[in-house]
Amino acid sequence: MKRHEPAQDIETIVKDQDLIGRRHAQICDAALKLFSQKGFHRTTVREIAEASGLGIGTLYSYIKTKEDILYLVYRRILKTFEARMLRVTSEIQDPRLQLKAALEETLRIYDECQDAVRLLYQESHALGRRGLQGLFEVDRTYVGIFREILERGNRAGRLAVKEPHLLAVCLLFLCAVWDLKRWNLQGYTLDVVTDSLTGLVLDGIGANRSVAVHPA
Amino acid sequence: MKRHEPAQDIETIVKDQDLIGRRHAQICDAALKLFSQKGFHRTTVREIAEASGLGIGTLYSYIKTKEDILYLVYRRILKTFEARMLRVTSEIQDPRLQLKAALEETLRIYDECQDAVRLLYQESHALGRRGLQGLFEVDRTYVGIFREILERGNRAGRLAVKEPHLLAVCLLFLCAVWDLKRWNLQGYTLDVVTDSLTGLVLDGIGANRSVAVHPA
DNA sequence: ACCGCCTGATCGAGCGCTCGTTCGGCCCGG
DNA sequence: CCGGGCCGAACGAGCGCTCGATCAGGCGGT
Repeated sequence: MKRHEPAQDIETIVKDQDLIGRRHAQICDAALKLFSQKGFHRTTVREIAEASGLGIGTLYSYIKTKEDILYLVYRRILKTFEARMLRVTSEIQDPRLQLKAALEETLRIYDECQDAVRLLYQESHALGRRGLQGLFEVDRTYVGIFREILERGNRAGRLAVKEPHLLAVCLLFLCAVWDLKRWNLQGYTLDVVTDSLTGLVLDGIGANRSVAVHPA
Repeated sequence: MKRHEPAQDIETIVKDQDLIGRRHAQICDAALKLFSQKGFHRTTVREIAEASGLGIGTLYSYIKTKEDILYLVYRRILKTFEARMLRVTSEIQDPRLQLKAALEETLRIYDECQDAVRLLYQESHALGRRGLQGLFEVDRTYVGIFREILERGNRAGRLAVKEPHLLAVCLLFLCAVWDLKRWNLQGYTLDVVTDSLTGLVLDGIGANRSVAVHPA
């Protein structure tokens, strides 16, 4: 009945909360590496235990099932992403520029953490209902960052977005193209993709337009 | 050394080509249903055999490994999608409208075949290198449909797309948001999403613009 | 200071089972 | 009776997870 974390936590045998935190971090680091390389199903619990420097039994003192490990990894990834986004967007005022910066940072994150993003999309169905709901909560606050940018832009009259939440989801998703369709994008650099996407989002597929629209 | 199919085919024990075709169709239908419900890993070969009305041994006369089944399913899905896209876009002239129609039809397909699309994105890593390359080929021609629309629009001066291939990949990918982020889009209807996406693509996040841009 | 005790973290051999794949026999048309 | 298609019992590798043994250190009584 402890209430440090809002999200539902994982049942453990070990009781020392601080120790749990450190061990979970160990496990996450090892598991992320392995999952990225071989996927969730092909990675055995034995391998995770070995890679994180724990015995199998010990590992199972900090989780209940293999699925728990995936959940831990996911939560860690999303928290990290969220933190980076907040850091970047908080320094900008102009909504259009803020949106641009958010897109650029998201793409930069997704470029650095391709494996994590691919994992997020490919293995999420391995989570049970409980795990998915936990993820959903974290994802909502993440999407919220984008939605707020759009809404602020609306209020300031600098944007005209009818469905801010829907569009926030779409934009965030669109950035993942760089990770999930990489095989189809060989030859393109991150810069080119970033330019194309921000251009698309801000101005659409431009043509039949005599005057430039962007303020910068 | 048969040459009916450009893509690499699957080794079989049975020799009658016509029979192989029919059985493969049976297997695909059954497997797609099961994979959609439970995912690739949780579906057993036994279940597929039963659902397709074949014995296990018989099933293995038409494939070499379980992975082959996934490959068969994927090829079937993509071929179907491709056919529907060609049928719709071939009747329209104006590039902007053609692009709009292509987006709408893609979203409609993705709405009807959510399970298939999710499968396509979530389980593709279960394929080996060989299978992925086969898929890649099919996907290229699929993306090609979109790219050609964009390129034709460029030539006609109705669009100004710097990177047609890149953008084609992005647009196609964007449509998948409706399937892959459904949990985040509860409450939205297909129509609303379609409007928002076509709006985004054609005009960007509109604001600071006095006149309407669309011709229709 | 020493000892005995107890709690709680650690460990990995092994259990029980699932699942992909094989193989030897069966059926039936020609 | 021969061969091509069909069948499913049997195999065995590999997996997640358990559980009894082990160890380290804190604590209290003498």
